[in-house]
Amino acid sequence: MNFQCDTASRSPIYKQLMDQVREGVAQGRLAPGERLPSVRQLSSELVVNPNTVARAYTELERDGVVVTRQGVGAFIAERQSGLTKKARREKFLESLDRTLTEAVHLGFSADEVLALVRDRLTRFQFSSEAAG
Amino acid sequence: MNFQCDTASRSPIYKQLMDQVREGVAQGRLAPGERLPSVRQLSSELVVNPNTVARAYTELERDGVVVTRQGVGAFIAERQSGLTKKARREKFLESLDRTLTEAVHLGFSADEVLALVRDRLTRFQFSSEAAG
Amino acid sequence: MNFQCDTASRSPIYKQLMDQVREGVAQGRLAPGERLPSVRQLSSELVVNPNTVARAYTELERDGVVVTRQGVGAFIAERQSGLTKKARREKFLESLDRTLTEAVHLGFSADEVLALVRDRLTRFQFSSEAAG
Amino acid sequence: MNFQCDTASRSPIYKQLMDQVREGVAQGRLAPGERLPSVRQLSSELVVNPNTVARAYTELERDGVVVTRQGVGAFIAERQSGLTKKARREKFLESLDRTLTEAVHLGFSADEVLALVRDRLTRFQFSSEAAG
DNA sequence: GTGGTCTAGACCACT
DNA sequence: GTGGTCTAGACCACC
Repeated sequence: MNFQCDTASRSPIYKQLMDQVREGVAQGRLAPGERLPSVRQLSSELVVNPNTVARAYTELERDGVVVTRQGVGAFIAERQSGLTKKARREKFLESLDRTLTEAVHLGFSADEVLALVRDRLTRFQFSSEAAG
Repeated sequence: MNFQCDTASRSPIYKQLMDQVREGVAQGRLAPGERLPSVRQLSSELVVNPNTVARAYTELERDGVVVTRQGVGAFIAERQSGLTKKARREKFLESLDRTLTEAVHLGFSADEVLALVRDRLTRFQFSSEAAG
Repeated sequence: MNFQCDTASRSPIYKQLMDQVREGVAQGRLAPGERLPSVRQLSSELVVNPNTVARAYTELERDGVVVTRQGVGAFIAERQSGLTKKARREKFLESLDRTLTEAVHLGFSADEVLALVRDRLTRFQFSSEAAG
Repeated sequence: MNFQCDTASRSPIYKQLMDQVREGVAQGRLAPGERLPSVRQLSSELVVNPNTVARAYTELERDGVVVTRQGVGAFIAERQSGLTKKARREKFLESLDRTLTEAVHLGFSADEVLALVRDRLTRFQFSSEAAG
């Protein structure tokens, strides 16, 4: 997978990287067990400090998205959320409401939103069983 | 409308206020032309620095959500997005993809997401004509 | 509360600080809403880098133990664990088994262990209702 | 006894092995005098570097849990702690406090903790005479 | 070679 | 004043 970062963005670089990994996983472009580029390699490629890349990997590991093996490298984890149904639902609705608010302000109609959601859904690797 | 702010949130207070105004507009709880509370009043009500409220209003005006009339007060603007079709679509998809990414990581199925979107859509005041 | 750190320990400094905060909370020596020393103050007091203290606070916030308010300071959070019963139980048993293993190797009898647990329990602020 | 290691764990492999030996001894699954698998055999079985297994054995010997006889193999040592009463007590309480701190943060009540300790105690082979 | 930690010091965002 | 981010560069632990 190809990583990139925009130093002009107000979103911190380590977060940009985290978001790219998360999205890659959600869309199936990064598979569980797959190896991420090494900290040193990616940092020199993106011309950012190694600490910045390391921070992204560390926080992704805390979130359960990545697993690092000392002296070996960083890998995409097999995923399992330890959150309760309620916490999961709340987190998702908060994000969804933010997106719907934006949709209204951008002037979309409800039908357009629904069509775009349906279309976009197909790009993501959803689990087949319900969770909460 | 009732404003509130959570000093424990990692989101800065001025942004929380902006989000509430935006969501209020999107859900029809704040109508175009409606007057917002004065900076002084709201700041004393929420026990925050007046500068913080002023900043929220200023940035909302910059975004075209609010218009302030000198010496009179701040009002909800008529809805109008100066963006092109393509820019609107891109902005929305970026937000949508973020939400779908989160949904996958939280373990939701595609059907669940679609059901929640349908349910949630009814709370927002979408325009009836297509835009993007 | 008094913080300290041992640079000779193999446990990293930021983790030592995290452990002290956690224990302080668990024993009621740090109450929800209480303010922690500022990053700069504590770092100069302990003669460590400000980044090190900041990291401890940041990770405690991710764990829900601390809440930081931009430009104001860091505070002890009101606690609420989002974990499932099963995850909570597993986490606790892993820690407990480690402790019991150590007890055996140190030559304690089962009765001694039980007596020490009973005695020590009184120093901690347990919740009154069962959870997991 | 069956050894295993989890390359996804953040605990280094050599430590995982040490912990398994210690827990095996504490639970009576490994008896004093019992022979451990050879470095070569175990490393090929677990598909890890022989140095990693060797390091686990070396450190266990340093801790008095294992004795290696040159050219013969590694064996579980007779139990004996060279520590004073006070040092033993301190070491145990440090571990216990860590576990109780975690219990509080996980939301357990004191009664639940006591019940789990009682239940779990039965799995370990405690010495019958008091020591600390 | 890999990632993990720490220091020193700079600049920015928030209140 | 507060915390948040980033860089530069060092040293350590693990495999």
